[in-house]
Amino acid sequence: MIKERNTKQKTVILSAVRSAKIHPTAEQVHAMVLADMPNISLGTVYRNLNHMAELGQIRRISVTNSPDRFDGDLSPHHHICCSECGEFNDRFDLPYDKSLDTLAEKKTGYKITRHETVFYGLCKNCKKSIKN
Amino acid sequence: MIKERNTKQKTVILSAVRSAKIHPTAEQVHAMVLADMPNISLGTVYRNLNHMAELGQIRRISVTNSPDRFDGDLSPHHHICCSECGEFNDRFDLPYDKSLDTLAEKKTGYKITRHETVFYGLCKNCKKSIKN
DNA sequence: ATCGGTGCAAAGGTTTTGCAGGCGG
DNA sequence: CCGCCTGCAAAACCTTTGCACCGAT
Repeated sequence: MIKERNTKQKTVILSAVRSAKIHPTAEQVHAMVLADMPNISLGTVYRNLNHMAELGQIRRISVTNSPDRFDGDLSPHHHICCSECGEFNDRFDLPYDKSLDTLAEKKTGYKITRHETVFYGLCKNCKKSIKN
Repeated sequence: MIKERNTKQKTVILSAVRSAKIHPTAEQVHAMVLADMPNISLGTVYRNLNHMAELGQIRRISVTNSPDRFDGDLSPHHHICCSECGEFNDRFDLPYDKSLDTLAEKKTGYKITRHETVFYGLCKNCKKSIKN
């Protein structure tokens, strides 16, 4: 059994992800915590973000054509991504259908823990400016 | 307006993705088409896969801790991924709820084209072998 | 004192890109 | 022939990792 240590780095990284209104990339988290700890390294940020994601304290999200993003909001919710400018957020409210997990479990034999839905489309701005 | 050319490379790449039972990575697609075209380069495979994904002829899927995968099946369907071994497939049948797109459109002001759902969990094998 | 965590920098894996030549229309 | 496409290789990009030191317990 590994005993885990509390370090200032872990504290500031976790609170940065939790307080972020955007879904920050590792690099963005690094920029945020540099204010509190000018010497913290990007490698440490990655190591801790990965660790926290494994412990289930935060969530890691993969998006095409973008570095991975991290989300401190653990409640089940959906995400939306603009195919044009890459804007990525969860500022909308749609039901999370937990029964889908049970259903998928029966169909596949997997032990399902969760599902993630990402909507793709054009955000308001890009919708306007494209018009082709 | 750019005029597009038909090349043997495009033909074999597209048919490789469409016929693949797995969701191949670019490298796997490359391996498949090498049988038909021993000199085709990985760069060309990437260029064409990207191009076809933009044209909507195939789909590109990002998964954490794995190279991107490509799917020649354009019908709306879900995917499932084993958090342990990375096995990735769509061999199960769940309803695709198109009304969610309309709903999300109203809530966000986006012009939504589609949504993608990925289930995460443990596949049959990993479920057995982990048992902790 | 122990041993997990950190900073640094190098390496790793994936994907993109510049260039010169090739080939489809 | 024009100019898009290709092969090749280098570069870019994101992320992980080895190592020696640091610091929490």
